[in-house]
Amino acid sequence: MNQLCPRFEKAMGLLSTRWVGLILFELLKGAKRFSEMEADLPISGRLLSDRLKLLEKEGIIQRNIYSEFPVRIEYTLSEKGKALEPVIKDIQQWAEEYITMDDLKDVE
Amino acid sequence: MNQLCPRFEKAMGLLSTRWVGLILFELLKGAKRFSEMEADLPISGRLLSDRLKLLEKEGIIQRNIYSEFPVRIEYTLSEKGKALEPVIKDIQQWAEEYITMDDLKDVE
DNA sequence: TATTTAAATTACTTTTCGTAACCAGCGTAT
DNA sequence: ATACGCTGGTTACGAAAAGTAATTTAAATA
Repeated sequence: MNQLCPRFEKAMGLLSTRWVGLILFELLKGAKRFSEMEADLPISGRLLSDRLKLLEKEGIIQRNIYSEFPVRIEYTLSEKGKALEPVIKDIQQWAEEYITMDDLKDVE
Repeated sequence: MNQLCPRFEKAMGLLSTRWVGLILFELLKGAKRFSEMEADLPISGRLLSDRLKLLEKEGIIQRNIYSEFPVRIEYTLSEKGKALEPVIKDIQQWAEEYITMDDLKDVE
C-alpha cells in the first residue's frame, strides 16, 4: 500500500547490482586500470567489463584512454560517482561494528 | 594488488543482494508483515521468503509470531539492522540529488 | 606486416530469478 | 468431525544472469 520512491528504487537497483559496490570502493582510492581491478576484486573479466559499461552509461565513472605504448585506459569516478563516498563509508563503518568473525565463516 | 577488507566485502555482499535494500527501507518505517511487504515491493513471494530468511540468519531482522486469529507474523529490524539506517538515508539523498528523469526512463 | 601488451568478447556451464500453482496450520462455521 | 477462509509461506520449472576459460580486437612499436 506504500509507494516506493522511484529515484530511490533506481539508486538501490544500481548499488545492489553485483560487484558495483566493490568497484566503487576500488575507484574511491583513485584511478584504476581494468587489469588492476581484475586483480584486486573477486570478479571475472566478463562481468567487470559489463559493470564498467553500466557505470559509464549511468554517468558514475569515466573512461579515459591514453594513447601510449601500450595503450593505457583508466577508470575514474565522476562527480556523481564521488558523491557516493558517504554511502561506501557508512557501509565500511557498519561492517567494522557489526560483522563478526562468525559472520565471515559463512558456513551456509 | 590491494586486499579488500573481508568485513566490507561481506557487508557489501549482503547489501547488494537483490531486494535486500528495499526490504530494509521498508522495515525502517516500522514492523511489517509478509503480505504488506509483498504488496509494497516489486518482489515475488518466493524471493521475499528467501531474503527474510537470509536477513534473519544474519541477525539483521527479527521474526515475531503472534498467535491470534488469523496468525500474525511481523518482521522488525534488530539493532544490527537499525544501524544500517545511515546507509539507506545516504542512498536516498544521493538518489534525490543525482538520479534524473532521464535515468528513470531506463531505455537500456 | 609481425609483435607486444592491455582490454574486451565469445562459447559454454552453473547458479539464481521470476511466475504461478500449490500446501500448511489454525480458528470458525456447519 | 469436516469443510472453509485466512495468513504465510513452499514447490516446480522455464528464463535469465553469473562464472570460467579461451579467444579476439586494438594500438604503438619495430
